[in-house]
Amino acid sequence: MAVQQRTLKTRAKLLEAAKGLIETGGYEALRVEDVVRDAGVAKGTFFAHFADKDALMDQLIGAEINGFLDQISELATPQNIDDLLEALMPSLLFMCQERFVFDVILRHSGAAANDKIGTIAQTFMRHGAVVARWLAEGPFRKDISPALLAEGVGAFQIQAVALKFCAMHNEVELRERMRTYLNAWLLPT
Amino acid sequence: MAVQQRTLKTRAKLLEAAKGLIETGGYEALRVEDVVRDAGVAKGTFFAHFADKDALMDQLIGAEINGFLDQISELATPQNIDDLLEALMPSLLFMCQERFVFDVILRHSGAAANDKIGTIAQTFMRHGAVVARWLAEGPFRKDISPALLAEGVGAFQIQAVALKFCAMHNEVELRERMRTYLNAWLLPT
Amino acid sequence: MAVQQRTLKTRAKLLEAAKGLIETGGYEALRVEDVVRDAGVAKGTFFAHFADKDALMDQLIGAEINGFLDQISELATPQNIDDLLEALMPSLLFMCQERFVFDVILRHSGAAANDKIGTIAQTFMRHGAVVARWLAEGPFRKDISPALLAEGVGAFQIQAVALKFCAMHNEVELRERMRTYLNAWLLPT
Amino acid sequence: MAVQQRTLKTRAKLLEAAKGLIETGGYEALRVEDVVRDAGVAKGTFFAHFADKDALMDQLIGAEINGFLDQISELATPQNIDDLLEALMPSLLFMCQERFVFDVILRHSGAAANDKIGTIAQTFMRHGAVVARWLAEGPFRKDISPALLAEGVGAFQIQAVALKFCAMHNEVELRERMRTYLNAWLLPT
DNA sequence: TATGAATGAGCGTTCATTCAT
DNA sequence: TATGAATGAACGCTCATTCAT
Repeated sequence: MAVQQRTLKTRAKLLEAAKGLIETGGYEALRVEDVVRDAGVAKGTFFAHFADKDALMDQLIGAEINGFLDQISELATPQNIDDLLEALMPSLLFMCQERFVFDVILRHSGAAANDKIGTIAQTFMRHGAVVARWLAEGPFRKDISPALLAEGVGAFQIQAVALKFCAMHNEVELRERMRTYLNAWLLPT
Repeated sequence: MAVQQRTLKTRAKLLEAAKGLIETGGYEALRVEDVVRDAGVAKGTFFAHFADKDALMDQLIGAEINGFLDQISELATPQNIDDLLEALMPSLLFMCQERFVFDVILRHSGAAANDKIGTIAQTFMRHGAVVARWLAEGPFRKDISPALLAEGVGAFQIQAVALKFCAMHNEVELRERMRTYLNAWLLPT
Repeated sequence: MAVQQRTLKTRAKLLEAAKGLIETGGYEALRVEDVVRDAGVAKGTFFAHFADKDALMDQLIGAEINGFLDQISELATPQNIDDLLEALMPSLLFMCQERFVFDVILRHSGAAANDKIGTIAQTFMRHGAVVARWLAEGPFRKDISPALLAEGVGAFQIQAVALKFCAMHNEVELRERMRTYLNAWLLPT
Repeated sequence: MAVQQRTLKTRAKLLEAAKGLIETGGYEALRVEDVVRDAGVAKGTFFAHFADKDALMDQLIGAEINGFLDQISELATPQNIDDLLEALMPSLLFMCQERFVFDVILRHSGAAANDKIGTIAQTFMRHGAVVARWLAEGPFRKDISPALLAEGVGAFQIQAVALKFCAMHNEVELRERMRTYLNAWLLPT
């Protein structure tokens, strides 16, 4: 087996082990020790493949988000708030599943340096591009740039999820809150 | 000295010691061990006053934010975006000073349960109330409720600070980004 | 109410609270904090009534053992090993209920100084006296003194209970082991 | 150096450090912190080698007892009570040196489960085997099994040491008490 | 690449006991 | 006697990360 092959195989084993553990115990409880044990490799090997545990998290969560982006990229441009909302919901729900996941996403939403933009940071850019295109093409406000509009949508998504984790505001549904935001942001009187 | 007095005094000593250490080394480097040493109390005493280190952080950062709120509460209602921006800047800059501080604030921005809403969570509510009043009284859009408007301002504040910590967007000033957001949100064409 | 009365009442409240907690959670989990809370007194008060927590344990466990001694004191002198065994079983079973109880008993079986012989230590003396009388009166070996015989019975009791807590010897019943010991010790060929 | 070798060496360093500290301050005053400092290893390393402090104690005290067993294993079978007594005295004196040591021994004399029989528990078995062989070969009572005889010797040893720590019985020498027990147990008229 | 023992700073915790009021 | 805040010395533990082999 070629060296490159072995490397990829080990990396795959680590990712598979991690996914399996997350299915059972969620992201927060993931331990490097368990990952390497399930993958059948030594601890040091893990750090030969990932800079640190956070890099693994970035990969795993980023891959998940990219899956959602793949799906919505194939959609036709939403022609109203409801359609837009439906397109955004899957990733919102993913971010809501665990407070820890939300924290990781927030932490990685910006890159520490340009030369190491992580998977999650890339999904934010990709998400922004997709939404901006929609907003430019669809029947939404045109007084500000699609890029800025998309940035605002991102801000409201974060806000909606954050309030979901907040006991003080739980009474309102995530979807309804997001719909309210989109209406006010994209269709001001 | 009354019993209650003694308790309050000890608590004050702990908070003072913590503040002193933060002035020197910032929030992230704060160590419980150093706090109790400087306060001249036992470690057990610390945990009799604060559930954990995070609870102390909540108190300290919350107090700081409340200070800003005290100041802006006395201001006259802003009559334009610039005045509003000026009022919001101090707390924005505070949140920007240390990535760690921003993370703590995000973590505490929602309360886990109604019976233990922390200091930071309370400042969010107070901040929302102040801004909502301003937006209701000032010359801003009236097609949506002041409460919702204020919620949006909060969302954009988080967004602005988050992007400040992001290498991809550093080039734009925090203030300018916030101004853009406020204009688009509060004064849509 | 006379001062003496109040003192006794507080002491009784503490003992009652402790007994209640032990019924629920056993001896090992007993905490002074819980005792004073249930008794409705302050922590310091506890230490005005008991030198330390161990003194409370000594009282509680000693009282229990004295109860057994009261019962067997009324019995007729056992005329064989079986009857003797039956008389000894209740206290043996009590010592077996919790490893912690056994440890406390061992620790208190001797007194640190003559002027503070605790309740448990006294029960050992009382137990020795009762058993010695039986052995002197009953049909048991006479080549050594009843006091020494009784001391040996005590040693074998400890041994039997200790092995009860030992995974290596669990297979033999406590009662059978004790019967074997008594036969060999009191009725050598 | 092989991996296994390194592990053994670290373990040895920890044990050496502990022994050194015990020579100076005794068993009770042993602190994990001091052990790791003297051994020149990290605290985490300690807990990678020993489940807890008690496990270290078990090892240390067990090793000591095994030393005595090594010595008496080489002795010729005692032909009378006096010789037997001499053989038993060293370990008795070791158990007497510190109340704390005796407590640890009692606590570990039984194993919580078969799969984790500690060092001290093993020495009890080994001691029983050695003494049983002696009693089988020597001029002692034959009406009961050597195993049972040895068990009784063990019981009397515990009894003798326990009474040594007891103010009520201090006046009699440990050795004399043990001699009396052995005579009565092994040579009934 | 792979190994896996070792690192290490510090948090959280314990809880019987003391002492000033 | 009663109060209860404060004590305090360890222990246990965590667990991502490093480094010599």
